[in-house]
Amino acid sequence: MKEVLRQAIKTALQQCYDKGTLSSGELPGEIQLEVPKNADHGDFASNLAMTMAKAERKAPREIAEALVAELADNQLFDKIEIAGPGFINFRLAANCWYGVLDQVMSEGDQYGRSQIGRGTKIQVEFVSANPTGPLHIGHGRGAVVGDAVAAVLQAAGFDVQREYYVNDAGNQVKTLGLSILMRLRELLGETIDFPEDGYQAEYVKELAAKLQSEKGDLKGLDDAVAIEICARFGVEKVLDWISEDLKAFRIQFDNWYSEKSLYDRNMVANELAKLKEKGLSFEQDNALWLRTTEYGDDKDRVLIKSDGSYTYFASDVAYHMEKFERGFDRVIDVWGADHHGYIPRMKAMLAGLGHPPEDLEVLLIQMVNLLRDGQPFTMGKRSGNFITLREVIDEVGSDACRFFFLIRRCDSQLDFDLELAKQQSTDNPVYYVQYAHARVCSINRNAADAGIAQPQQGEVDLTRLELEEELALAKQLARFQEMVEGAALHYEPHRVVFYLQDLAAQFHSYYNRQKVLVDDPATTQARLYLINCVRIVLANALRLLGVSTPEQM
RNA sequence: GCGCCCGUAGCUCAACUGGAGAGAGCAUCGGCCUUCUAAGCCGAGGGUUACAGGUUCGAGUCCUGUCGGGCGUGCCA
Repeated sequence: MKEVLRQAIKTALQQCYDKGTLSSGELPGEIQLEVPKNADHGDFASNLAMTMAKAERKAPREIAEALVAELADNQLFDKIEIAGPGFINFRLAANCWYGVLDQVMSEGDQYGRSQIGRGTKIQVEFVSANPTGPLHIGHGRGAVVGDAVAAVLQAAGFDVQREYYVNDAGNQVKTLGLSILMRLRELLGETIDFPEDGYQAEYVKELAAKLQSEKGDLKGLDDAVAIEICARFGVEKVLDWISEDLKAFRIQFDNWYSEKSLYDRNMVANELAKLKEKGLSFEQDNALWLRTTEYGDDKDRVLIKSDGSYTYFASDVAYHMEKFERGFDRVIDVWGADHHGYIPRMKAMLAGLGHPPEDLEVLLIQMVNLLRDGQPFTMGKRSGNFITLREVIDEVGSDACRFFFLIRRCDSQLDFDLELAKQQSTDNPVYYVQYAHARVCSINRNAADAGIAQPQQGEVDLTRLELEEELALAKQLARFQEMVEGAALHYEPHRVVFYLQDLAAQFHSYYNRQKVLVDDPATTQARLYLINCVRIVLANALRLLGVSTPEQM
């Protein structure tokens, strides 16, 4: 719709130049159009005349008048006004909006998709929680945001892969193994000295018991061997839990990428060798460093420690280098905000390899403060005092939980009060939106019971939709695609949530004011057509968020 | 100390690329169910956008500084 309007304005501009009513002869690079907050200002507004004022050496209103003179006869418009300092306000003819309804109806669940992504290969890596314990609430937020970002990108025509990076190498896995082994020995009646930095939570005992029944007592083995067995066993079981939790959250990954496999395939050494070849790393104090200061980092970073072992950063570097070698044009990492200090070194690494900084986008998910009855919960795997994501999903429900995580932009902190979430579950905003969907379905059922056929495209007299609020609904539907594009390009899935709330509010208001199934059959058909377009868009938007679309509530 | 994020109504948050009286929900108060689902609708009150400067036709949005909150600043992962 905007594009059609832009084209009309461009044509009018050219006519102005041809006639000499405007003189600068420059077509502006982009014609800015916005949907005004105030409906009195029309369907679209442009500041064009104001931005052209300098080049034209004329007052904005004068420019606007010249332009409007050329546009006045266009069938597209119902009304064009010049307002304020020089805004041009366009009100489109009702016909334009009826066309939107036909588009929604014929595209159905595809409505809102676009191709602005042009098939760009993009990977979204998210969750990637260490496989040393169950997911907690903070992972849940990252999981939902990552999944929704991937969904809007797909809808906008990007070629998206969802990946989970499994940190199954390194000290934390060894610690898990040791913790399990200690609990196993405890089960066998030995007195143990549980390591201070071990994982103290109950699930470790659970893992130890499970291991005992599946693998035996592990007696007579070297500690190192026993720890390795425990570690592998623990990682495997914990990953099972994690994937079950994610399944309960309706999140599916295209790929689970093992850190250990990087080492097994010698990838870390290989990628580091490439860095050395390019002169990006150097040796000092018996360690190998990456020269990240060259590209904006505060200090250089160690890749190989003086004892010969790799840092976590080393495998991360190798992992990200390999991502681009796999052919992704762009890579998105969803991280907890406490890792923000890593961004400069990662970007520096990529810059050294010749990637522009926007090839890697890091979405920082701010902390979730878990509360119960207003009292903060201290979280920590080692303290053993935490609530798992699974418990929250079971308590609050997947739909409400997902919606709650997406309701605000990810760079601000989120208070999640369990009691509040439960208490408010009946007037949680997610139900408000789902209710709108269910209401349309309910009207459809009533129509069917009354023997009223569903309207068919092309056979409906849409001019029966003459109320301002009916046109307003169609206008809201028309904005859907652009909203999805914005959410994708800015990685802001919360825009979908706000859009849904607006659309649902408009629908509920309409529902309370007007009856759909009225005596006049033509009006009934037109209104059924309209509300089913609303239903389609509600469903498409909810699907992007991974929230269900109930037909009955 | 330095770096990153944040500061908008009593509370929790929106505000597309800098655009026109800064908008929702919750809470408070007042209305609407013999009529398609009241998990809904209609209305009222509530603001110096933390503060001080700057940039310009125009700033919640951009720049500088101050204050406040959070996080980070390992040859940990």
